[in-house]
Amino acid sequence: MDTSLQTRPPLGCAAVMMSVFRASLQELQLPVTQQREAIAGVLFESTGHLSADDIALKLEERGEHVGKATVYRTLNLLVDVGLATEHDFDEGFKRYEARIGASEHDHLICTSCGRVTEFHRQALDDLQREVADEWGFQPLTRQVKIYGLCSECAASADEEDLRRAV
Amino acid sequence: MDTSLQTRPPLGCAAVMMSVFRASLQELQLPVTQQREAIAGVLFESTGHLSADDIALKLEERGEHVGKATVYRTLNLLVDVGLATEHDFDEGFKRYEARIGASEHDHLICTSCGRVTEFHRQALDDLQREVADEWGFQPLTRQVKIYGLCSECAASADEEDLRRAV
DNA sequence: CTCCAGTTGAAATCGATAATCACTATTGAT
DNA sequence: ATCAATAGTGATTATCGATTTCAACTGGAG
Repeated sequence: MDTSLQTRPPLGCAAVMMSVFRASLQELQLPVTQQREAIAGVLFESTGHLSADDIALKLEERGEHVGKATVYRTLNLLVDVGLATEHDFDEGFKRYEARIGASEHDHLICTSCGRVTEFHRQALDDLQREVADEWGFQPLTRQVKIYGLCSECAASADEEDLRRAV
Repeated sequence: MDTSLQTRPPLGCAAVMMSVFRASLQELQLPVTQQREAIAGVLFESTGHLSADDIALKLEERGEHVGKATVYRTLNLLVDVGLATEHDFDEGFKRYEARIGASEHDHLICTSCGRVTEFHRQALDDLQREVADEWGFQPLTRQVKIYGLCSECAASADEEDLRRAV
């Protein structure tokens, strides 16, 4: 029997979020179905930015088939209850990410290779607050995306310039 | 004859942008077609955020029919040469806006009524520079969107809360 | 256990945007 | 001004992510 309560975190983050999700559903008087749990599970156990397809695929891999429509419906639900964040990195489809607490982070997006880098700046949070106050605006979420060339792509672009300039 | 060069700006902003557009096309060895001029004209003479449909409609209104495909193609072209900015306010379609110089501005988006308010903060420009430098990232554009309730919608939401709390 | 409101999923649909392709317009040279 | 080469145009079709439909199914309260 494992009694090492000290050395192991009491509950995985995913498990905590899952119970919050179940509570949210109950509060809204919505059934806790196995599909909803499966989809939320995949999202909560992943760290990256997943598309609806990614999630459907991961479910398929672990042998739990869930219809696309349900994936989309549940993702919208998760966003609505505040447990997931929706991202649009200009790929033509949305990506989703578990939203842990209120920790907002923002993104650098490489327009050449598509790489997405996350960053966080307290100053941005403060600025958001400041701007919102000025307009009497009540902020819920934000999306800060800086498009450009990542260090690698910028480097190879420079190389090409050199080659061209010969 | 109008010789009041002092009291009237020499060229409207739209006209200036149009000549820049023509120059850009020539530089790229692309024909300056009347459709491209018409589309750019509509965009440059408008202040708001226009969808492809808005533009097609405005062209229709002024009697110049242009095919949808051409509208989309030309908008992409305008974005590519840096004379237009693309926006996605989560409506399921893109909006476009003339890009005057390098003046970036950002947006507050009401999730209730959809109203879009523009704002500008020097501090944001500085922050962008700072974050980009830290990651060796070469920024091209950015999009800062703060979602929430505008003052009006926040007010009516408060009212409802009051009514409910009776 | 039973019922029923709410959910599910396959398929149909939708809506924005991109690709096709026959025809037309622009451009630079003559 | 005319011409050929080149690229653009637009009606239509295709694409693709996302939503809706609807008959069958299921969670959970009683």
